[in-house]
Amino acid sequence: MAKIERKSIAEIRKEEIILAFINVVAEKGFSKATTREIAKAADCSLGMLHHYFKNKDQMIRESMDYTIAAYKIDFDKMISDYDTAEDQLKAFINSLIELDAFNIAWAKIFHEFRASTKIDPENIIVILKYHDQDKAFIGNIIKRGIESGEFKDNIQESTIDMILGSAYGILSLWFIDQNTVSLKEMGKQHSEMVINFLRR
Amino acid sequence: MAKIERKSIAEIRKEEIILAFINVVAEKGFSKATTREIAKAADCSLGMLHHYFKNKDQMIRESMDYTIAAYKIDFDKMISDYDTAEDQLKAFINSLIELDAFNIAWAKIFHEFRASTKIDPENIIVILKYHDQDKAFIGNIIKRGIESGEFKDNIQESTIDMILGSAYGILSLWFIDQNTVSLKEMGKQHSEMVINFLRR
Amino acid sequence: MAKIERKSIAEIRKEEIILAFINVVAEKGFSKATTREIAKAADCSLGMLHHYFKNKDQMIRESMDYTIAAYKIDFDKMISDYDTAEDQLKAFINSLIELDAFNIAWAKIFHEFRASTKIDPENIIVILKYHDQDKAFIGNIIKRGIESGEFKDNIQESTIDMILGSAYGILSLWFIDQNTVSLKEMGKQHSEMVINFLRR
Amino acid sequence: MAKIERKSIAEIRKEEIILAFINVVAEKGFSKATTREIAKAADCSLGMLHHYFKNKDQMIRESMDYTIAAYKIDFDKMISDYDTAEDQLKAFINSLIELDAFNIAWAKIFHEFRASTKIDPENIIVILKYHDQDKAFIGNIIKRGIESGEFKDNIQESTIDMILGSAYGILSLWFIDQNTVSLKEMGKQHSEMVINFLRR
DNA sequence: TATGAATGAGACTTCATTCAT
DNA sequence: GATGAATGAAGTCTCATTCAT
Repeated sequence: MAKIERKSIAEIRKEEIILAFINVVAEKGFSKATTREIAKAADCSLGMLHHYFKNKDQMIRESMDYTIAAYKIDFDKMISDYDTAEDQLKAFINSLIELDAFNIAWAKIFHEFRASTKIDPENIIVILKYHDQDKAFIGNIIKRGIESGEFKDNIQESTIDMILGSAYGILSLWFIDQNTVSLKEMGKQHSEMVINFLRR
Repeated sequence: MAKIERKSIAEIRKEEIILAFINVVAEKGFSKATTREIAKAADCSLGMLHHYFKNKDQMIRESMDYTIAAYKIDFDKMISDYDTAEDQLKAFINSLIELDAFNIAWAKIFHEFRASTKIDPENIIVILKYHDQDKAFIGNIIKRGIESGEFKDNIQESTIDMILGSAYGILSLWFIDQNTVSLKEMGKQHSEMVINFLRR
Repeated sequence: MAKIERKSIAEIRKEEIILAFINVVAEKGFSKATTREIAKAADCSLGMLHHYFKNKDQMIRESMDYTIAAYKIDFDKMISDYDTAEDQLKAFINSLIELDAFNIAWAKIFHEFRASTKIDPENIIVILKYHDQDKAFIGNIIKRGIESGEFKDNIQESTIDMILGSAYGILSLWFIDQNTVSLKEMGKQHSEMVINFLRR
Repeated sequence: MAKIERKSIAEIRKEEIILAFINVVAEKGFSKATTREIAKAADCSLGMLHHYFKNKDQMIRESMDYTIAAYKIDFDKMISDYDTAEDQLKAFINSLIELDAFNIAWAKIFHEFRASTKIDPENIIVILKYHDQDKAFIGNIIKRGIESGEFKDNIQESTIDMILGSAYGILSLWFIDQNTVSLKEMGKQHSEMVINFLRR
């Protein structure tokens, strides 16, 4: 979607609706993201929604796809600022955790979505695609770290899953309990712990 | 669960309904856990549910309380089998991860519940109570570990949050992607990583 | 019911339930007078209610009958204190209006009942019986007033209806708007107005 | 009712539903005025009702407001036909009482509504607004009567309440007992009684 | 293309009534 | 006689989806 330079009106409309959906989910949560609310946020009619999306599930899926695509770019850009695998990994984990306004929306939508109780097989595929992207990212950093000698060389595939899951988890914990828990502190320690674990 | 020796019929019925609710949530997810479905699972009428529970929210909360109470016992029992803080912590993390049939239902209901977007302030209190229980548990183990000299003595409060969050996270990851990801492997590495981080 | 000196247990139970019903209606209004609430107020089981009363409607009817019978006595007693028709009529209207704690319950139950939206033909019969009692009462006073020369002699049957209706009305007005409206003042003026109208 | 020249479809539909509600209440009483029944009377779906009204209570309130607004016009028109305060007051009381088919629905809905035990504070406000309108109306007539010398000059505020309450009351009596009681006769005598009371 | 009125399935909840114990 | 667990019909309300305009 983001690859095509010249967008048709239809694509623009779809994008508007998708952004509206993301905003509603981020602000009010998944359960409040009714078609009415989304249409209102997108400043369009209910009929428009169904004109561009077969049904709500399809809209959800495309919203996920859109978000994944949008973030792929950011990640790649981010990595270029750091030299060592250690710093790159830290930066990645921090990117999950040092949330600015936009990141919060992004993180929350994934949190809500992953947690969504309406997950049907089709939707799960999209989530897994997102996971795969993050895994590939971590995987690449680790690979480079092994090659450069920063990390130990017996790191398993499942370690990536573990790192990713644990990072998601501290984020989820914070979403539920923002009063007691410090995301920044947790993030800092998590990075340290992970690096500690990977280092030779 | 086994606290009260002689249970009244009302208590038995409530327990039946709670177990039915837990099973429905575990099997079909939160959004499918309609009152109708729960009544069906509990093999009773719709009216019955409201005979024992003021409304669905109260039923949810009591189900959470029930589960929390049930697991408190298991945790306490579990700890007594191990001597070192390290082993105790490993055992605790494993208890989150080496899921048997009952544990899966338990873990999933918490996962779904934590994730539920319909969470109202009352419900969050219940979740936080559960978090607090887990935090206190980890905190005690760490305290003993520091006292015995197993763990370094500059461990912060937020470390507990981080450990708990990361443990929840790998579980959540597995719930979404049970095919690709090995819970056992992740758990093993997570334990190792955490212990590594705490050790002097 | 009140005529029989020695009451059976069944009659006592019925009376208890009826009084409970009256109290619930008076305190919480007709719509809150559920069978559960009544059983609770009567300190008996739900089953008891239906053991003594075929259904709720029958219970309502018998409660009305009970109240009518109970009040017949009070009215007759009241009249004996006054000599002139004018004073008797004033006293009657005041009895509707100078409400003590018990009268409020009584008045409110009739107000609620007359106003009840569930009026079926059977229930209306009971209300009309109550109206007839009041009409007969007013009629007798007027008759004596005509005979004694206090009142003009061309008073029609419908005048009685009009007096009764207007008295009910100011009571109903007060039930709705107790803050702005003075029942005492209205009652005083109403009496005066009626007497004025009847006097030769 | 005829205030707005060009009505939107939404306004027309709302009006249709309101009229359907009024008719159902008038014909079958408040308790039978279920959303299903109203939808049936308005020849629309259940969902439609909630498309135009947030909930049933709002529908009730708007129906009251509608009726109040509709009648305000009639009252103002009516007054212009009479010169003396006496005739105006008689005309007003008659307007409550000489019921044609439409008036019956109107009067009954007020009777039912005033009587409704489900009255919440919001609803009471609407009723009191209606009462205030009638009180202001009577008050103005009386004021003119005093100024013109027709009425005595020591008439109190509470007299208005009393007149209004008594007028409502004879109407309520008739609603319950339409067979025995003559509304016309009662109304005639009530007017006479009231005028008698106010005259110098 | 665009709208939003309209639908209907299904959610939660209440309550009079029944019936096994 | 007495209980209250259990029922099921009916009520209000929500929401994704459709369709005439």
